[in-house]
Order: sequence, then C-alpha cells, then structure tokens
Amino acid sequence: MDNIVIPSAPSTENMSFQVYADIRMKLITGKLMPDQALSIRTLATEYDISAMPVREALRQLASEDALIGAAKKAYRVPNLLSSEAANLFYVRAVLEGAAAEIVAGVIDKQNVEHLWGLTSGMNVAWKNEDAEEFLRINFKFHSYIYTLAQNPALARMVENLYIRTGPWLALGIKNLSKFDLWQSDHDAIIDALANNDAATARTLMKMILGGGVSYIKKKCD
Amino acid sequence: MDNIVIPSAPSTENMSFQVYADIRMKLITGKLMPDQALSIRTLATEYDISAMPVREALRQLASEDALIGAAKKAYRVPNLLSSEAANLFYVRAVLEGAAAEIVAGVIDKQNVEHLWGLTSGMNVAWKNEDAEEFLRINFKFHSYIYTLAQNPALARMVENLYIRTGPWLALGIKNLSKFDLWQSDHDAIIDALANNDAATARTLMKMILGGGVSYIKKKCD
DNA sequence: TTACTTCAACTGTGATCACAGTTTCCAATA
DNA sequence: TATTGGAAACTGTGATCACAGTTGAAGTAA
Repeated sequence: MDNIVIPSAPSTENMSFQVYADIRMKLITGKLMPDQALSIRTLATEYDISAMPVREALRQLASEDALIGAAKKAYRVPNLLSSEAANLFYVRAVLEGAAAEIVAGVIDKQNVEHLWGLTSGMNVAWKNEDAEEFLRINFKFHSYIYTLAQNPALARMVENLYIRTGPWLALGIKNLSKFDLWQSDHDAIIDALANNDAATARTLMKMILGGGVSYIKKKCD
Repeated sequence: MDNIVIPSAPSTENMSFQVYADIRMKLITGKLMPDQALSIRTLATEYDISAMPVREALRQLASEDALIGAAKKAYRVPNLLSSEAANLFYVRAVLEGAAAEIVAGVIDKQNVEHLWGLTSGMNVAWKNEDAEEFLRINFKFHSYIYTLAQNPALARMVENLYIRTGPWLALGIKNLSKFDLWQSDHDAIIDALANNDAATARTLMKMILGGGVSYIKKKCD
C-alpha cells in the first residue's frame, strides 16, 4: 500500500512480511528513533503471534541494514553518524538523479498533476508542523518519481536507502527549532520533469538531496 | 575472504551467515544456474545442520532478490529476462560509474598494481577457458574498485547487483561458442584511474558494463 | 560514596515438530 | 495410447523448546 515497492518475497498471506512492512513504515515515518531496541519476543506479543515471523522480519531488515543485528544482542535502529548519513544520501542522489533523468522522458500530464498534489500536501503538513505526515508524503513524492522510472531494481534500492535514512531524517526534522527554515525545491523538480528537461531534473534531484542532508547535519552538529 | 563486502549481519560465529556467504559465492561463480531449485531441508542435510540456519540464509537471499521465494514453493535461482538483466546492469553502470569517479581521486600506485595483477589473471583464465576462475577474478576486480570508493552503502548495493546478475552472466559466458570474441576494456579503466581522470573512468565503467550486457544479450536472443 | 560482584531477566540462535499447500509420478479409466 | 485421478513425497511456514551469551540492576564490600 501507499506506493511501497513490493519486495521480492511473500505476499499478504505471509505473516513475517506483514511485520516487515509495518516496521518498515515506522522507520520511514519516524515512529522508531535511532538506537531504539526491538525485541523479537516483545514484538511477537504485541502482534499477538509467535516469535518466528517476527524474527524473520527483523533479520530481513537487518540484512538490508535498516536495523542493526548482532549475535545475542537486541536488534537496534541504527544511530547514524552524520558521515554515514552523508554516504547514504550520496548514493540516493546518484540513483534518484538517474531516475529523474529517465522519468523526464516518460512522464505524462496525469503524473505531473499527481506530483503537484503531493507537494501541496507536504506544504500543509509543514505548516501544521505535522512531522509524521510530512515525512509520509515526502516519501510518497520520491517514491512516485522513482517508480515511474520503470526499473524495479533501481526502485528497490532507493527505497532501501530511504528506510535507512528515515529515522535520522525524522530526528533531524523534529529537532528543528521551528518548522520555518527548510523549504526544499520540489516545485522546481516537477517543472523540470514536466518540461521533459532530463539534465535539469537530474541536477535538481541531486541538489535537493545534497541540500537536505547538509541542512540537517548543520542542525545536528 | 576474497574481498567480499561484509554484510551488516552476524560474523563468522553465525551458522546462517556461513550458509548465506557460501550460496552467495556460488551465485557469483556460476555454480548455481538460473531456475535451479534450492530446498531448505536438502541443503540442511548437505551442510549437516538443522533447517533453521538454512531457511534464514535463503530468506535473506530472497529478500535481496538473489533468489526467488514464494510461499510454500521451493526457492529458485531467478531466470532473468534479458530486459531484467538490462535493468540490473543499468543500475550497476550508474553506481559503478559513480564509484570509479570517486576512486580516480583517491587511488594510489599500489592499488593500480593490484588491479593490473587481477586483469592479467583474468586473461589467463580466459585463455584457459576457465569460466569459473574468470568470473571469480572479474568479481574481485570490480569489488576492489568499488571498495576503494570508501562508501559501504554503495559497495553493498553494487555487490547485490553483482550477485543477481551472476548466474545470468555465467550462463551467457558458458554459452559462448568459443572464448574468443569478448575482450572487455578493463585495461583502459585502470589507465584512467591511474591518471586520476575521473570523467573518463566513469564513462568507461558505464561503457564496459553496458557493452558486456548487450554482447551477452545478443548471444542469448 | 564509590566500585565491584553477582544473579536474575533478558537477548538472539538452533533444533524440532505439526501443518498446509505444491509438485510429481504412477495407476486407473476412457 | 492418451488423459485423468489421486496418493505420496515434497515445499516453506509457524509454534515452541532449550541453550548460551548479554545486560542491567540490586547488593555488598572497600
């Protein structure tokens, strides 16, 4: 649901996948904070299932580096150094830049309108200082674009990066003294895409990702 | 061992990780062919362990799209359409191109010599028509470069793509009527890196990846 | 007060079982 | 002979147990 790229594995009928998807979304929307511990048995109780599906979900998230898992120690939400976050955003910039380049060639009017709808939603959420809603729509915005690139492998990888930077980004946004300063240039990207200007779309996409990370970093250091 | 980027998860002491690493290398070197089925219980017997570690290893590989896993059906090595392989190689080209760009700025003499050693090994393997050895060294060559980029996230992703294209590439290489035609331009890349020519390194890296895939595709279609 | 020890409550991991779909293959039927 | 039926041998999945290493807090000694 919600534009999530469907991972390879099982469909709805698989309990461990449901757990996986649920935790995933919590990472994206900042409901799980850096360094927070996740216990297999506790989650199993919460979901009212056995430990088995939970442990497979957590292991899968750990294998995607969305969680940290060490032998016989509790799984944890990674607490990224800002240098690590920078690495992740660099890769995101490369990949989403490439995606934007492709999308500029295939986007249609309906797609453009959908993107405008999302940005206006983000603006509302921003004004309401509703961080969770803002993060959710921001995710949908990026997700919508890289999905249009019609390259599932690319989409999966960007989404993985998104999940991994989610808690860090959420923490950064919630740390903003006021929701006043950061206004990213999603509008310009939509314009470039709508004009089928691949080079500009790519450049802008790389820029807003680089800009976002350096802004948050400044706030955190 | 062998320049493998260490995945997040457990170290050597973890059985399921050992199984994971083993199957991974078999995918890279073409010991597992497309569409081949892998059974948890059978593998457990082979490794002389219980089913538990094997099933976690297979699930992890499936979550990385290195295997196909559907509910209550045997895990399988993906049999990629050539369009799917093209998608994977596209992303590889983007990422390894970016990596080469970075590496051109940080490479030293020792690194360059190491790369020359690998290419000469590949030439030997090619002349001996030793596909497995050729694939293994080819992997080490690319792995060595993207590891130099000092971005673990990037390295992990490229490696994942490498695993996924492994069986397809192996099948393609083994299908070559003779080991005669394809001679890729690894030498030119090393020159560009050694000369700190980032733009050329990036372009060449994208080219050989694109060239390789289109060559194999022609052979397969 | 501070530092150290110890023990209890946690952690993930491996093994094993039951279960329910899937696949395969052989026999019975048309 | 060709086709259909069904049973048997597979498949992954969920539950549950035992185990060993980790963590943290309480209690003791300096």
